[in-house]
Amino acid sequence: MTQSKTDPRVQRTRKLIMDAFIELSEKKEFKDITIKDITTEAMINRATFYYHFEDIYDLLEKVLSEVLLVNLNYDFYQNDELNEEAFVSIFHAVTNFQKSLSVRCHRGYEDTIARIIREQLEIIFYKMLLKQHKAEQDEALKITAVVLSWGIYGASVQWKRSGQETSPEQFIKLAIPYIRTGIDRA
Amino acid sequence: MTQSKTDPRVQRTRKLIMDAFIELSEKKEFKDITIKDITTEAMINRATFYYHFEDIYDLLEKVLSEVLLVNLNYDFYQNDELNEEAFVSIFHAVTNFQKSLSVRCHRGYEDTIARIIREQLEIIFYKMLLKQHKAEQDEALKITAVVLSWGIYGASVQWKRSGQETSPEQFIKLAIPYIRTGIDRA
DNA sequence: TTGAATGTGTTGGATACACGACAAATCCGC
DNA sequence: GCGGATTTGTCGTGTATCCAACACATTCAA
Repeated sequence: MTQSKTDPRVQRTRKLIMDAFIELSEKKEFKDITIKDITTEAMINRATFYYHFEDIYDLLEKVLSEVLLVNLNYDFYQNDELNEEAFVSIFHAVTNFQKSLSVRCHRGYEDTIARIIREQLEIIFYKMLLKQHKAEQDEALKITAVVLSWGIYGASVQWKRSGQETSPEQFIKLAIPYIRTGIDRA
Repeated sequence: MTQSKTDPRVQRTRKLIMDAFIELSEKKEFKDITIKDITTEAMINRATFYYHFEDIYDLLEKVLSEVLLVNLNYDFYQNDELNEEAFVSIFHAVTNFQKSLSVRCHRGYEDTIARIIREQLEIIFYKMLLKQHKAEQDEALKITAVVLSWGIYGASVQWKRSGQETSPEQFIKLAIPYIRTGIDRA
């Protein structure tokens, strides 16, 4: 909306850095990746890295957010309304994202990843809710977004624990009717 | 050798521009490619283009030179000596280069292409000769390089005219003994 | 022929990036 | 533990790139 388009140089450089990080993640564990590795791979100066990111954890966070958003098909949800179909589809995207992560070893950063997933989900849910309810009850919508984001994330953890024999869609659909009754007015 | 390494920014930008040009060459004819097309495809500002190239003809020239050098396997010849094997191999590289060009339509620029090929060949022949003859007769070596570069180019034109039924190697090898006797001392 | 649209080439000022240097932190063999 | 080597963050300065604006050339439909 009001976002003045960012300098193409920073778009390019951010992409170079993130791609380099993803590339390296497929060869080494996170803890073995140095900033020097990244800047060398990205063909940019080390000082430039610090111009865009605070440190390597900041980079991790932004890369994960972005990858998750791609999985979530951000543009789609931004214009759509929140219903059961969207809810199921988002759950599917989250499980996909987590599967892709386990390939690139990020051992020891499960908490960080969990937080990122929840934060992004919260933003998306909030935007979708806003679109339907016209900000008449802003605080209520925010709380709803929080509840849904934590709930979805919890479900994805449970799905991983379950051994993933059922599909994500079926898995979450099992619960939906009970969630409904669980919050229905008496 | 003495070349102070160039700023990585210019390496990146030159590559972006050249790649964009090659990409566009595969879709349009040269005459239909605008500088705006190139800068858009390369994701750089139009002013930046003029920082690196005089105009689109300058770009054409530099792209062709570079592609030809890759075909010539520059690093290899730079360290090797000039003998019959190298001579044949260079001829092969030139015919290869011309075949790849006819795919990307550069109609109307045959003269430019011819000049570029000759200039690059001249440089390479001269360097190889220098390596063997220690610059004892600089002027003689320069003239030799000119003769060989024009000769090779002429042969490649003749090869194209001939219908290319014989392989480039066989084609040039047919002539080599006669060239030798043609310049043998009486 | 005219005029609107698009492309060319150039300029000045703002900003992102490269580079070298630096102190501090961390790693690692001995 | 110690000491050298590597990595981390930061800074000042020079330079490559961006951007908006400009005059001019070319194209092309009315």
